Amino acid sequence: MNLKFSTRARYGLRAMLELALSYNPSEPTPLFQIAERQGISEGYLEQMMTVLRKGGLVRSVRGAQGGYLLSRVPAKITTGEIIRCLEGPLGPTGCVSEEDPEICDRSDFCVTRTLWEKVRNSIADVLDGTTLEDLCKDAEKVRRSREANMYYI
Amino acid sequence: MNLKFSTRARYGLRAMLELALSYNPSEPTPLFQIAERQGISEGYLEQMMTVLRKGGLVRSVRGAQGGYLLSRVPAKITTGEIIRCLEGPLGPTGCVSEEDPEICDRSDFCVTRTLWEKVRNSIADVLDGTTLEDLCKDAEKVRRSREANMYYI
DNA sequence: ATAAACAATATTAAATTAGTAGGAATTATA
DNA sequence: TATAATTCCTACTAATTTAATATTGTTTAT
Repeated sequence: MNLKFSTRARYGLRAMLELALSYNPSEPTPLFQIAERQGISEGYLEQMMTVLRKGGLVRSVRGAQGGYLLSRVPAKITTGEIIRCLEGPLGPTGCVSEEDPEICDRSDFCVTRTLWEKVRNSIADVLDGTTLEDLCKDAEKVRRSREANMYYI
Repeated sequence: MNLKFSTRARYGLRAMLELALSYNPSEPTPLFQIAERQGISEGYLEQMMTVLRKGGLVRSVRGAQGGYLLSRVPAKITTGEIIRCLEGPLGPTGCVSEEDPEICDRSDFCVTRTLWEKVRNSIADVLDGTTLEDLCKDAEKVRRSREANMYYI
């Protein structure tokens, strides 16, 4: 635990972004396609999709021509929801977890605790302030700038 | 790796705070005292003190009446330095590490990477913007408010 | 029917974490 | 000089977590 996001969080967010980029509420994206495009093992990614489905962030369609779909439009899904779904409540220490924080006997006078709280809030601000739509727009910008640069390379 | 600080970081910061609270450049604090006051195993805390010493944040005095000392005044030591010393460079993912970030083949167009960068910067802002002196002042405030409340309890 | 796809559960090798143990070296002080 | 207090160093370890893989079952479009 080195203040790092797990691969669950990273892969899961990339999968969600993939679904957002090709968002179409009537056309599910099959797992193998997400896995292939993002270079993630299908079997492993499936575990994350299961968590995201149980968390209500994606819907699944079983059977042939099935796959996964965002359960809401990209503008209504924040990266904070996604990370929390995959990693649990934010909290760089147990004592400042967003959900039932661990009580320790110095909770009420511990000043390092207030520092961790500030860290937690600053992380939450970034993650809750970014939606999948924001990331899609970023991706579009990057795409355009790469296209423009092609003429010079 | 669940975006949590390690005990190294938490214990180490508490030890540094302990040294800051009793800061006196001519009187080292022995390990057993820090460990006792903070409720941390002496043997384990020693590992952290070694790291902090090698990182230049504390000096040690060997032999009887020896112990540890902050190597600078509390106002000149940020929590960011302490955490980096104990946990390595900040970077919630390898690809946005402050020191030689891992290169991945989608580095130049990956938009999740820019999100991780924002997270990293927001954490760094909090940690680099807080010194041990700040924490000492907080501790003093807490102490005073608890003292005041004593009359009512 | 059949193939495409998700669902569920179990297993695992490797790494990391959070320590413990034991002794060697150093130094203030009696 | 002897002793006690203290840091320094190295090695070990049990438990947990991570990042997967494997297998078998279920659903459904065609």
